[in-house]
Amino acid sequence: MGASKADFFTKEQNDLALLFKAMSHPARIAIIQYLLHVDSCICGDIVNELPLAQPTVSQHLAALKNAGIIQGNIEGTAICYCLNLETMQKIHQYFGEISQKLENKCC
Amino acid sequence: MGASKADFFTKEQNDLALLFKAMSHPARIAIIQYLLHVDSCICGDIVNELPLAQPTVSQHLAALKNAGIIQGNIEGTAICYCLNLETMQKIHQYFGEISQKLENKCC
DNA sequence: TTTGTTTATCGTAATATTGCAATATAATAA
DNA sequence: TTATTATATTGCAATATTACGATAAACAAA
Repeated sequence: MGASKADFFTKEQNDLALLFKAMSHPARIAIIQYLLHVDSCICGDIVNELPLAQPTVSQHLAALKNAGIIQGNIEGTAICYCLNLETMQKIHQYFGEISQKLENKCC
Repeated sequence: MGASKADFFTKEQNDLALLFKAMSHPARIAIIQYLLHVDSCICGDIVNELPLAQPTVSQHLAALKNAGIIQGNIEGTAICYCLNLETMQKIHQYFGEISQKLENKCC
């Protein structure tokens, strides 16, 4: 975040910022879209889908997992990642409320 | 973005990432919430609401404007910023589609 | 145990973001 | 014109992110 002032903002503001930050990189959007596209939970072959090295993908997955956007279930040697429905619904609801409030305004 | 690989991703993926990046800082969330809270479009007294210097707020406003999250209308000497309903609705719809697709899945 | 497979972590270079003082710009008011 | 007010831009230091090679950790199979 650069020279940070996170302490001056509310927990809600910081939490929301962290959630969006997790989605603020095209590779992480690509991971979200891939997990949405494949039929079942798919393991680490996400690496093969992206033009990035394995450690980099691992970092992006950790960022998404940290933010609660994806979940990782251990399946033998592999780890099965999938999207977290609750988080997606939470974001959907948040912007629904914003849209509703905005409709009664001047702009 | 650090050492960047944006060229390897689709335009949609990059656009979405930029949109979320604009909301990935607590100060910018605070600006969104403030604009939502006040009754009418409010001008640059956003500066007085935030624990940040005027140039910093100006930069955050530019980032939000650039991403299409807010609009700025010139009103005399001041500029009147307000949220962009269309963009909020677009994000709402995007996560609605994701949630719907996810409900028919395993996780 | 050794080997192979899968994922995570460490270290580090390249790059991007953040915040602000100083300054510039633009428009209005006196 | 000369203030005054509101906002933007510049330049730069501090900090954060990104990417990846090397390596570690965890576990199954041989």
